Amino acid sequence: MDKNPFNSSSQDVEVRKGPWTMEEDLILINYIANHGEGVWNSLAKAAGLKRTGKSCRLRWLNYLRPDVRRGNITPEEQLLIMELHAKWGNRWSKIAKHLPGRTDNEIKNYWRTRIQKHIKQAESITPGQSSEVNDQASTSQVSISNTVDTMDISHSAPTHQANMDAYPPPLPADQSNDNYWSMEDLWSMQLLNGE
DNA sequence: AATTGCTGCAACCGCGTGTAA
DNA sequence: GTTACACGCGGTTGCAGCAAT
Repeated sequence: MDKNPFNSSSQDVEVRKGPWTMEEDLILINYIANHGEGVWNSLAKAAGLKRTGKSCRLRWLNYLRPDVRRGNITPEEQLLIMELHAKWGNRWSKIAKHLPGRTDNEIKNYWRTRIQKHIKQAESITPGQSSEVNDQASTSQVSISNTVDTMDISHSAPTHQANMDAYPPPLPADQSNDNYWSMEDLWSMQLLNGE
């Protein structure tokens, strides 16, 4: 019952997995700049990438797209995420649509690593406010106001950082990860390559 | 200075849905 | 009406970097 065409259709072509290389990124950016996005598995083949279409799509949407904003979720964005999560639950893509430049993957990661932690902490301080940490919207709704209070994000005064490691100090884009290069770099390289 | 544990993030996987043949 | 393909979503995992000991 594997409906995944990426596995079956490609005939013994080795498929690369794991972190993307700079060359692969450039190929993908260049190809999409010239041909547009979509039909990802044929795109992957046509571009000469040994990646699944799925992988290409993910890389493009979550990292390479020129309008992707990276790092530093603002307190406003955080509040919005919490409100929307309370409304819709784990509908990350839906939530992401209300946060321009943010990807569902980023929001999902952010929620799981930061906000959920604080909900747990808040609950351990005030047990019984909500029965358990639950991804479902219903539960979140119960605890959201309490959590927002605890996290002190409703007032975006600088003091909030003191009790909120969910809002880490900003890292310059080009130093947040040595494995990566700034999108400006990539796009300028693409321009050089392109025409 | 070395080791261990923790955190955050990129990427993969499986599944559901939409659509064209 | 059925089947196969393509896409998108949400959950999970692996690993690099950082902090604590």
